Order: sequence, then C-alpha cells, then structure tokens
Amino acid sequence: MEILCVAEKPSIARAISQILSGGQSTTRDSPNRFTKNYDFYYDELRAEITVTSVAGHLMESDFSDDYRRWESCDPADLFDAPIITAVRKDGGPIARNLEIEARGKNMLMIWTDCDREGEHIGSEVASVCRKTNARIEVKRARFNAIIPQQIHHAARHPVELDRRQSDAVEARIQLDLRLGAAFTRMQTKMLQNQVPDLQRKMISYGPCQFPTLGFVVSRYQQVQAFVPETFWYIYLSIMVDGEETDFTWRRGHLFDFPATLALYELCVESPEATIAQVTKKPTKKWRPLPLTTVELQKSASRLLRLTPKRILDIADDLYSKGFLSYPRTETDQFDPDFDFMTLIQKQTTDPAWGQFAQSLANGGFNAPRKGKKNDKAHPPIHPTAHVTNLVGDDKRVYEYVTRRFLASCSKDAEGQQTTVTVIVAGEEFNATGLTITQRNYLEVFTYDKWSDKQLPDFEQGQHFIPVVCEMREGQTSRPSLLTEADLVGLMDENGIGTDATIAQHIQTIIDREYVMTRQEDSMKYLVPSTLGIGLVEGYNKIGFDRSLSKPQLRRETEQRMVDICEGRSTKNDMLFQFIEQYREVFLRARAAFRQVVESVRDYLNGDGNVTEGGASSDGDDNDDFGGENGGRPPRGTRAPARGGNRGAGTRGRARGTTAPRTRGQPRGKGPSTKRRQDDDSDDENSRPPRGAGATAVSCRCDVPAVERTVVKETSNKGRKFWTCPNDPSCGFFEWADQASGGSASKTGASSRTIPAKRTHTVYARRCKCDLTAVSRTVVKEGPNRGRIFWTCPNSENARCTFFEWDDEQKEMSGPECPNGDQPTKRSRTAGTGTTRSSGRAGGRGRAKSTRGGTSRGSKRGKQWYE
DNA sequence: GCAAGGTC
Repeated sequence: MEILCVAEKPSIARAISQILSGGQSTTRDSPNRFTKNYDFYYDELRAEITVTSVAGHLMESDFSDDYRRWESCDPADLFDAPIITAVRKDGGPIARNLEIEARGKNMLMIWTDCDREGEHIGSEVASVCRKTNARIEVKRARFNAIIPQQIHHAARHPVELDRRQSDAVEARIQLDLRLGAAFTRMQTKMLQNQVPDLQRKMISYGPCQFPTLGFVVSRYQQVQAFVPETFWYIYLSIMVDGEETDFTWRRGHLFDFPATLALYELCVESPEATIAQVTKKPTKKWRPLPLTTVELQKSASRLLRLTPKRILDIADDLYSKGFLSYPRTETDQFDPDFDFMTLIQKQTTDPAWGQFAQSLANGGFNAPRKGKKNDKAHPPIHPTAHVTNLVGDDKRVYEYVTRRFLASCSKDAEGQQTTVTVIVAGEEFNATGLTITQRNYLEVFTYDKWSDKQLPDFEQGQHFIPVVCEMREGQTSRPSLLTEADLVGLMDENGIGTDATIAQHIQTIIDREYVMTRQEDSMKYLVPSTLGIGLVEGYNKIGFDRSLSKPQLRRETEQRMVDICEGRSTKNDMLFQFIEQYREVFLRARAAFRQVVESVRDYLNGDGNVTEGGASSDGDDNDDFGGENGGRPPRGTRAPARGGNRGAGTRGRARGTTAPRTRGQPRGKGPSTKRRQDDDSDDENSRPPRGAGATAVSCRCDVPAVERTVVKETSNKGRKFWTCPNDPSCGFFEWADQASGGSASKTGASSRTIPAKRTHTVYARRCKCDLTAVSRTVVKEGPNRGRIFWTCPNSENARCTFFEWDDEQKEMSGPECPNGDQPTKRSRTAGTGTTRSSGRAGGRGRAKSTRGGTSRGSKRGKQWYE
C-alpha cells in the first residue's frame, strides 16, 4: 500500500509527517523550494507514505482568450463567457510535484484545512493527481488540531471529500470573477471616457472592496451630517483636607435648559451636601484574551499605528522565520493540552520581560481565558521562539504578540473601587476612586493603563458645603471618522472578507484612491476621496434593492453558498440565479450610469452634496477639504485617542470659588464650557470605562445616556456603547454602532455570515414578529448577570416573547429570561460547521454592561445598511 | 488592466 498525503501548506505537511512517522521520516526536495516531500512507513495502515503540500489554491480561473482582453467583448457578455480553470501561473512546480508523486500510489489522502476553501483545494489536488494516476483512490483526512491523537485518528478514519463545499467555492469564484470583471471594465471605461481626471485610472469594483468603501463613506457622511446639541448639567466638587473631589451628576446631563436650571436652583438654595453612601468593592481588570488575526490587526494598528496590512505582512514574515505561530487564525482559546511552559521558559532570558516570564514559570502561571472562537485549524497567535535581534516595526509587532501572550498566561489585575454618593437638594452625585492591589498582568502588558485614583475618606452621613456647585453647558460631540481598526471590526462583523483578506481589501481601496488615510494627532483615520464618495453616492442614486456598496450582496452570496453546502441548492442553481439577477443589475447600472458619472464629476469638482467632504483623489490626501471645517478634513470634535477633546480643560474648576454660585445664569457659554469628558477610558477600571460622550440617546431613567468605550481585552475592546450615566439598575445599554442616535454606524444585528475560510454556520435570529433580533446583556443581579441574550427589537410594550441565550445551542430549555419569558428555539439556519456565536454586533464579548430597555436605536432613523 | 480566496 502506498499513500500520498497532501496538506494545504508546507508547515502542516511537516507537522503531520512528524507525528505520523514519530520523527522518523526522510525529507526530499520538490520542484518548489518551499514544498518538501516526507517519506516514511506507517505501521497503523501498513503503508508507505509520502506527505507533501500545496500552498493554498492550485488553480486559477479566468475568461477564455476570446473574452480576456478588455476590448474583446461587451462587459455584459462576461456574465456568460466561458471560464477556463487551469493551474495557476506560479503553481507549475507544485503541480508537477503532485503529478510525479501520485504515480504508482494506491491512495491520495487530502489533508487540507477543514473548511470550505480547504475542501475546494482538495478537489484541485485530486484533479491534478488524477492526470498521472487516473485510478488513484481519493480520501480526505479530517482533523481539528495538529495534535497526535487527532492526526492518527484522521489517518486511520479517512472520509470522502465534500463535493458540496467545493462546489460552493467554485460558484463563489465564478461569481466574483464575472461580477468583478464586468463592473470593473464597464465603470472604468465609462468614467475614463467621461471624466478627464480619471483617464488613466482603473476604477475597480468588487463585492468585498465596495462594501468596505461603503463603510468609510457612510461614517464620513454621518460625521458631516452631525449637528451638535447643547446640554446642561450640574457640576459639584467638595473640598476635604485641602483636597478637592469632583462629583458627577447622576442625571448626566439634560437637554432641557429650564429643567436643569430648576434643579440647579434647588441645589443653590439648599447647598448642603450629605454623603449618602460610601461603597467599596473589589474590581478587576481582565487580562487579554488569546490573540486572533482580526484582533491583532485591530489592536496593533491602534497601539503601534501600523496599517492592518503591514501588521499581517510582518506577522507572516515572523512566522516564516519561526518566531511566531501561524498568524491567520480565528481562534481565541488554547487547546487544553497546549504546552505553555516551554514557550514561557523561552522568554525568561529577555531583558525586558524575562523576569515576568520567570515569575510565570515559578508558579504565577494562570491558564489563559477562553474566547468564543475556534477555527479548529490554528491556535491563537503566540511567540514560538525568543528573538533578540529584531528592529523597527518587526520588533514592535513581535513584542506586542509576546507581551500579550505572557499577559494572557498571567492573572487579572485586581483593585478596590470606592464609590461615594452625595445628595444635594435631593439630587444625587457620585465620585469613584480606585486602589490597585495587584497589578499582575499589567506588569508585562504595558499597553493597558489602569491607575489609582484616590478619594479622601468620606463617611456616610457627613455634611459638606460644596466648594463648587455650578450649572455648566456642553455639546454633543461629532462622531469620529473610521480608523482602520474600526473598519477591520466592521468588516469582520459583516462578513466582508476573511481574516486573511480583510487587510488586503482595505489596502485595495487605498491603492485605488477611493480612500485616503489621514493622520490626526496620534490616530490614523480613513477619509473617503471625492472619487470614493462620488461612486458610492452615484450607485446609491440608481436605487438598487441591494446597493452595490452595502454588505448584503456578500451576505447573500454567503447564504447561497451555505445552501449548497447543506444540500438545499446546487452550484448550477446558484450560478443560474445569481448570474441572471446580476446581469439585470449590471444592465440597469449601465443604463443609469450617467448618474454615477455625474456624481463622481460633481464630487471631483467639489460640487457634491457634501461639498466640504472628501479628500481629493488626485493624490493629495491631506489638504483638499473645505467647508465648515475650515480647510481641514472632517473631524470629530472628539479627540481621537483618549476619549474626548470636547472642551478639554473646561472641567476647569472654578478655582477660588469657595461657595456655590448664586442662582441664575449658567456659568459660561460657548466652546469653553463644553463638558470635559472623563477620558480615562484606557485606564479607568475593569468596567467598560468612562469614555463618556454626550448624546441624544436617553436611558431608561430618561436621563441622557453617556457613551463609553469598552477597554477590556475582549473582542469588543474599543467599541463604544451608550449606557446610563449613573445607575446600573437602570439597565440601559446600547452599542453605539447600533444606535441611530449614537455616533457610529449600524453594524448589523442581523444574521452574521461566515466568510469562506470560516466554518459555514449562519444564524439569522429573527423574533416572532420576523424582525432581526437584537442582543442584550443581563444586568439583573443573579447567576446570569453579564450573560447575553437575544430578544425582539421592539419597544417594551410592543415586544414579542422571543428569547434566546447567545451562548446556548438550540433545543436548550434555558432558565427564565429576564423578562419572565421563556427561551424559544433558536432559528438556526445551518449548522454542519462549528457552532459559533454570530450576529455578534449586538453583544459579543463580555463588556459587563447592562441590559437595554427600549432600544431607541431600533425605532429611530434608518438602519444605514438597509 | 478586472474579483476574492488560499499561501511563501
């Protein structure tokens, strides 16, 4: 018996050989310098085995010669032009190796990654091997991790290749090619002919790159459309032993001047402040989760200020040198038998973090937290060797991964939080202090900040006359433009691209000059160019059901692929339907393309509707802004990096004010009175911190909600949410990017689609009213506190009884839901793949937050992607 | 000259 085993990449071939041969294989070179052939005898199967690999896809698809040249045909013909699939240009040596190695073998065993693309790559391998060995028996080894038990089991129990999955991928390949090529040729030609500035530009269209552009434009337009709203609040401070403590009004702020004034006057008339409560409770700041590709790109782009593409390139390079583990992974949990100690030991000699690593080795080790994602193919990203000779960005990326790994193996930081509640004329004010008791992981993970904030020793029942009691004015702040980290998050949530391609799509829209990056202070923002806005606006004007710049098209493609995988549809059915449908869309777009041309022309000439908008796409990416921002690009009034620039300094205490101000006018007006945001968002504490923005969203106490930012190392880190400013029992919680009243864009609480590289489970949670369910977090004290569930998006009165726990499979009879409703079965639409949490926009991660009552976001305004 | 998906 002779068996040829083929893995998806050289590293897996090596690992499999190592395990199956017990390290006793012999290695031969192949025609490709990266690919080796490993030979050994495998007792269990009584077989001579050769293990080799490909390097991803082996074939490529393109139109036949008659259609390949741009001038050769009408772009509309590309919807049914013949497509030729052949070994890719650079795949010759690998294909030759397979042809040679397949000769004389009895069996071909496919060891590609166990996902949809892996199944397709397997079918490519089979077709190449059959060229020289038509009778070879083709089998598929299924494994979830490169650990001996699994690999031996997979070798002994091979299954068949899953034809449906490779069919689904083939359909995707064809559709992307037809759609991309037809639209790219059409719009490039039309625009080149009609807009002189674009004569030499390629204006590409793609089902991933355009929605990516759509996100950037949409946020930009929200920023432009923002109208600040004035609010008022009462500010209080108390002096004890020469030390002044600021107190925050429990109502946050009100948009009603007379109401605020009335309350303020009461305070002024009876200014005595009584300490109503002093509570001390332990608090924690959680150590980071194990690192996924998307999280690496998001967090490192923010902390190291590199583009996601650059980070992935560096990580790839460090991987190829053996310094890091495979950097394309969705997994944020380590296998139980992962060998942490060997890796930690390797780091003990480092001058910067060696001592910390040693402390872990000496008993400080604590098993990392487990995230919710597991691609069953790769572990979280971690350092595989200790390296000292790196420089520049390589060094910084390596250091980030290493510190994060060590931090994840450590303990949460611990502290004591003090909350002081004071009452003045029936109005409640709070101050919060923090004493850190154990820094633990913070010692090594220097990117996280958490600082002590001392409060004087207040005691319940004490009375004070406030040193300052003022009515102040502030303004809601403009949302900020998207950062690359934000965009990676949006794409991930909407299923645009995969962990391996998200960065590339962002790079594409930058390369095409649809989007410019703009450095502002310490943050890099994405600004759509006039060309980018013109394109999106132009297509929007044509008014398709499914806008070409929105994520639905991709979502639909994914769903139809799942249908093929599940046997509800076939490749041919899908292709037929989509091709007919999108040929129609194409013809309509072409017929109405004048609108795109005019829109693009208008924006390029500065006559677009958002005339202050957009960077010029002529290559000058900085200074072509006009309008209200005074020649500057649109910018949020919020300072990008740390919480807010709204009236920084306006917390400007009225030093010297020794008594409450007398009644009457609010003190100060204009910009300088903007409320200073409590901007300790990076170091506040383990709770979603006060990142604090003001808004027109109200919480359930009908107090204006405040915006905060998740700082915990969860998949939601950096994400903004609205919550009640003071009272956790109020329970109001809403993600800012879901709230129409908030600052950010809606990120889709609807069904999450899983891109190609991912397991193909799609949830479309719909409530009994057939609306897209929204997720909430239990706030009520009890065993379920912090747990996420899904419910009807309607207001409390109109809400149906739909209820599902986020973390439970269907068929679960879960405990009683917070509203007393019983859980219902999850509307799970597919599921041969790994079950994963999806539709995460509403509440993944563990931002310990509160449950939303009436979601104003669900009632107000339009969901931007619909 | 076009897409998106693998991977070196």
